[in-house]
Amino acid sequence: MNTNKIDWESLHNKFLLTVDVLIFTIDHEDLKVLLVKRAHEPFKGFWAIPGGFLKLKESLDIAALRVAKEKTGIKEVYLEQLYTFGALDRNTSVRAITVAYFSLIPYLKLKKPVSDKISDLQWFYVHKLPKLGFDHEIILKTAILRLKSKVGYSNIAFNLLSDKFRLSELQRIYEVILEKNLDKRNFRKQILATGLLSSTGKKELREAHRPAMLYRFKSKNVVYFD
Amino acid sequence: MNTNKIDWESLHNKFLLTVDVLIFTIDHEDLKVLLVKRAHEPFKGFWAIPGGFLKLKESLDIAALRVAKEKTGIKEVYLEQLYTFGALDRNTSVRAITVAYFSLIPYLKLKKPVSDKISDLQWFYVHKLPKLGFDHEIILKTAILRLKSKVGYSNIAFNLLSDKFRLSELQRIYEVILEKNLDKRNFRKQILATGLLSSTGKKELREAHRPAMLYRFKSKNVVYFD
DNA sequence: CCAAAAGTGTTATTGATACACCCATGC
DNA sequence: GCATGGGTGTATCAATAACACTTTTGG
Repeated sequence: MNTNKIDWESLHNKFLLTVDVLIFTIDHEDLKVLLVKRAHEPFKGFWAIPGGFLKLKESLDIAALRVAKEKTGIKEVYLEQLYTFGALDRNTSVRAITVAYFSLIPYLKLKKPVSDKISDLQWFYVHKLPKLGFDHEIILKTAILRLKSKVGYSNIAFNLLSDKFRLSELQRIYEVILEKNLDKRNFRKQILATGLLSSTGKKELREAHRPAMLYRFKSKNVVYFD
Repeated sequence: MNTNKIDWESLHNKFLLTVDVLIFTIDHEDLKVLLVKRAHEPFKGFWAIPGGFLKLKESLDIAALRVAKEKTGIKEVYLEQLYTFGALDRNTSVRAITVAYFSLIPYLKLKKPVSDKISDLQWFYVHKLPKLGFDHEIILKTAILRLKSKVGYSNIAFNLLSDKFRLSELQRIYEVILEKNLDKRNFRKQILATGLLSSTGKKELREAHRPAMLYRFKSKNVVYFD
C-alpha cells in the first residue's frame, strides 16, 4: 500500500481536521482565555478559540504547540489534549472535526501584551465572554471543568506560575480555578506536604508588609495524587 | 463558502480519520477486550482494536456506536471518548488519526458467542494479549488506566453488570478493575451509601449456599463522586 | 453435617476542616 | 503607629481501613 495510490475521494475523507488550543492564564483578577476575532466566514466577526489545520507532517501535539507558540510567542507551554469534537452541526458549512487542547501560561511570561498589532487577538475573562462562534462555548466549558477537576488531584496548576512565587500567589491560583476561598493554614500545610515545592531561601522585599518567602517548583512535571 | 468549492488538495487534508472502539467486558476471570484479526496490510494477521472510518454524515459518537454495535450485536452500550491519537509514526503507510472510544458491556449480554462465523473477532484477557498492530498497545494501556482511575470517582463500572446482580458480583467487578481485593463489609457500606442501588427484594436461589439478595441500579447514568 | 457464599458492627487510623493571633515591613 | 499581607498550631469531625463470626442454603 502506497500513499500515492490512495483514492481519497472514495475514503469519504472530506473533513476539515483542526486543532484548537484554549490558552489560559490567571492575572490578579480571574482566569483568562485568549481568543481570536474571525476574519472570514463562517462566524466572521465572532470571537473564537485559536486553532489551525493539522499539517500532514505534524503530530496533533506538535500542531497544538505550534498554535500556542504562534499566539503567545512562548516556546515552552503546558499543553494537554482536552477532547475531540465531531458533532455534525458544529460548523455551518463544512464538516469539521476539532481536536481541542488546553494550555496554561504563567501571567508573568506575558509581559509584552500579546501581539500589539493584531488587535484581533485578545484576552477575555472567562466570566465576561463575548459571543463565541461555532460550538466554542461548549469547548470552553469543557476545558474549564477539566481544569477545575484536575486541580484537585494533580499539580497541573503549577504551570500558571513562573519559577519563583509566594505561597499566597499559588493559593490564589487554586482559589480562582476552584472558585472558592481556601484556608491559608490548611493550604500551606497540604501543598508543602506534597514535597513538590522547595524554598528558595530568599524573600521578596520592597512591599509595605512582611516580606514573603519565595518558593519554586522542584519540577513542573504533572504529578497525580491519590 | 460552499462545500463544493473547497479545494481539498490544498487543505493538506490527506488523513485517514478512524474511530477505534475498545470493547471491554468482565467474565468470571478477568477483564477482557474484543479484538479483530487484520485481514489486510498494514499489520495483516495482527490483532487490533476494532474500528472504522468516520463517515461524512456521522458524528464521532455515532461512529463509535456503530462500531460497537457491529462487533457486539448490542444496541445500547456504554461509550466514552478516550483520547485522540495522532502521532506521525503510529501507522506504517498512510497518515492516520484515530479517535479512540471505550465501551463497557455486561458479560451476560454476550451469551451468544460474538460472531461464530467471524473467527477473526475474539475476546482476549487484557493480561494475556497477543501482539497488537499499530500503536494499539498504547491505546489499550491508556484505556485500562482511564477505567481504573475513573472507577474510583464514578459509577462507570455499573455498565459491566446487567440489571439484577448480587453485591458480591459488583464487588468482583471493582476488584478486577482495581487489581486488588476489597473488604466485603467496607465495600457494601460504601456502595450502598451512594444511594444508587436498590434492593429488588428477591433472592437468587438454587445454589449450594445462602441465597444472595439481588440489587439493581436505580440508573446507569454516570455519576461523579467527590 | 459439610461446603460455600451471604450477611453484618465496631474500633482505630487517617485525612480534612475549622479557627485567631502575632510578625515584619514601608510609609 | 498603622496598614498590609506573611506566617504559624491545635482541636474537631468525617472518611477510610482493619478485622471475624454467624447465617442460609444444597448436596
